[in-house]
Amino acid sequence: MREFMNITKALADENRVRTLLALRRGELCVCQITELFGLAPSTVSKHLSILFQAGLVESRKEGRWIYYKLPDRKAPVVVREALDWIEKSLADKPHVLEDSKQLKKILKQDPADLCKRQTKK
Amino acid sequence: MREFMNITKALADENRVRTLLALRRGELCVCQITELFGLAPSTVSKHLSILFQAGLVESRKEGRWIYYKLPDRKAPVVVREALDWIEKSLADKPHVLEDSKQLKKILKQDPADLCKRQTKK
DNA sequence: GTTCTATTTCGTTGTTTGGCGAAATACGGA
DNA sequence: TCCGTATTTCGCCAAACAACGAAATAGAAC
Repeated sequence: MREFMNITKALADENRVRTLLALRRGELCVCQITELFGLAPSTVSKHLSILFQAGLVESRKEGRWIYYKLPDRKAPVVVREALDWIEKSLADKPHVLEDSKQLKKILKQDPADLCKRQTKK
Repeated sequence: MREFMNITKALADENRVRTLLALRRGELCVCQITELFGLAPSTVSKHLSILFQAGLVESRKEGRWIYYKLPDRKAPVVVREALDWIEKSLADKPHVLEDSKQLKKILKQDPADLCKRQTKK
């Protein structure tokens, strides 16, 4: 029950749901997600930590960068079904398509530049 | 997106999730749910209103009583899948089994008596 | 109509949550 | 080692939320 409620609480915020959808294409580092939503890096980090606690994302460290991605097939059924439900329910929604479009632009840029700009602000 | 977030926010409270599970067996009136959780009637009413707004329950008025139940097959896919996900993830959890047991006892009592006791307090 | 009574609405209160910026941490490169 | 930088942690504030009790509403029974 606790595990399940961790998931539902994690899904109760729109930015976190959008993050999960953004990760469908593959892993992203914090600054790329930050760029996508226009939030402060610390805020995004907090969101990712909540998703991580719920088991909805995994992370991988590479040098100074930390990459987040959706969990692989070994993830608990409850998590996989939650992600399937999100995908199926939202994949074709305008807001989500807009995010995908925006994400494509972000992926063309050098992550290092994104980060530098974010901390400067 | 809005519709989806209404659902996830509705599911982000444990008492509301327990309510949906309690309704699996069939419809219940407000005072029966109130009895099950030991909350104030006004609190339960608020929870039910949030579930209703999200499309996760339907209601039926019969005299002074209002019965709530899970939506029928005509409900949107997003709602049906949410309910399936809850059922599948939680049906065998101790907390939920305990609720079922408690609910059986409540169903043996006269709803009118339940209600009267609740308002007296 | 008046009186019960089941439920909802309203106003208040304490807690949780999402957001930010500043400081701390962790790591690579000079 | 020291500096720059990607991310997290911390402390704060405002908004959202769950809970309650009191008052309002709606319907039955008299």
